[in-house]
Amino acid sequence: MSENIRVRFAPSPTGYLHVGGARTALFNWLFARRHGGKFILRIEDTDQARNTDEAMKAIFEGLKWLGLDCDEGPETGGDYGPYYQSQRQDIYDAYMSKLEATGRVYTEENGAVRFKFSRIPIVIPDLVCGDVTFAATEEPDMTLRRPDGSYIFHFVNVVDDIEMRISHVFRGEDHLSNTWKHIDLYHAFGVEAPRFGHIPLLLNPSGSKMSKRDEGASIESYIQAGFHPNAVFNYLCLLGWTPKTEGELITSEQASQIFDISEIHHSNARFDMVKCKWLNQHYMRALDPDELDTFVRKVAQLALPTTHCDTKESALLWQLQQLNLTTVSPAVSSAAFQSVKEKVSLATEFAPWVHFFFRDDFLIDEEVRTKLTAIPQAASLLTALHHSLKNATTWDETNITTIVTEVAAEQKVKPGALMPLLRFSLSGQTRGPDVKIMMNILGQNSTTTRIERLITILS
RNA sequence: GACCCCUUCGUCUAACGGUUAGGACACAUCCCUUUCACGGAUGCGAUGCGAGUUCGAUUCUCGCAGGGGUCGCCA
Repeated sequence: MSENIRVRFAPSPTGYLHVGGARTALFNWLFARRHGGKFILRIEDTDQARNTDEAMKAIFEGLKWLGLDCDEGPETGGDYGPYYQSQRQDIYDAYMSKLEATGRVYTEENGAVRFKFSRIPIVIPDLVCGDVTFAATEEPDMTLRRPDGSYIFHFVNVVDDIEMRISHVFRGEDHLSNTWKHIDLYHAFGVEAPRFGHIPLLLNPSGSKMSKRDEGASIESYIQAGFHPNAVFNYLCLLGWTPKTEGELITSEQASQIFDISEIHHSNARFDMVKCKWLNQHYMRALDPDELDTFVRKVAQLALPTTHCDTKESALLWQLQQLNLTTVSPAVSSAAFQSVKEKVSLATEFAPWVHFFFRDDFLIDEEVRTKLTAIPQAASLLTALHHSLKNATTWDETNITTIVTEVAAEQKVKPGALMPLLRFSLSGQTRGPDVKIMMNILGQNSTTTRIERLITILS
């Protein structure tokens, strides 16, 4: 039985990989993995005018990024290809002939071919919504083929699902109202329809269907914003499904063990970028220093978008690229990222937190100058620190702490009074990593040089 | 307009017909703390409305309202 389970994701390459589409793909993938079935990718590119190579690439890369591997598809091949609808014209022609033989179609004056609806009530047994009944239709007959010989979505979709032996069709609820047309077609072909399951829609924060303009609409935007795929995968699982796990965290392995289509919700869900980012922060923090370094470097290598350079995301990515990580040793960068990883939620947000680790000519914040002038003994304290640190024989976090504590005692101030001064010297900023960690990463030389620099500026 | 789906805190959601209606994100306050965070604690906050069934309704039924979707020679 489970041998025969075959589901498919059938996007059209007319835009980007939409987050709603990705979620549909995700649920199909989970169903296939859960039941040992096949997950098939089919490109619905019958509308020549609207297809783009860019969109095609976004689909392949987006699915791979999310870890939704296809068992059959344009890139993987398979026994039921070709997997581009644009290459299946002969199959459609053959099916059209079958339909002509049944007398269920007729040709209009301009050459378009229409399908005669049976005009009887049709029940959709839906795995998510239950039985949905549509009364005998009064709509005009449906067009199947354009005068130029190309075919319409409803026709090719049904033909391909038959030909590719698709057992279950899980798609957005926006298709529910059209499904009776598909069932009518299956019956006309004398074929049993697959099992359907209509998944609730993904809504934008204002409550309407996610569209291209909405934040987070395309999967590419997550990649460029520095999201970790596991976080996006996890978040998508949570919209429309509640895995019966301890918390809300779930891996693709776990999800594909326990996914149950009958647990899919019936109501639409609004997309919450804040929660998605929270999950991302969680997943980034779970990475060890090497994994984090690898991840951030990978993000830094992404191409800047050529079309939307003015977005907040691309500005952050640009900043990350200005770090010139290729000139930085992984030992330094991994320690730097590690030191602030609980302060950011996206990989692209690291730059302002770590840039001073990689270059000496950072700017001093205005806020820092203001605070420094409010500390009368700043210069003398820094001079004392400089003296002791310069003479340090071992340079590690423990010893650094000891030295700072000693200087504080000598100067009759709390160690806490010295920390901001050191932070200002080393980073030019009022916020940042733990001071002793900063000093340790920078090393003795750079640390003392930077303190000297601030003393000079003060005098 | 016709048809279809849906309706629990701001958002995502949990709750055999019996719970002080639970959790997560967000928000607020406090603790921790050299900063920012992280972490911990507390707080704020919901069953759309109206009938009915029932000893008892978030849960079942109907009506209404609201939201979403579909009615293409787009997919």
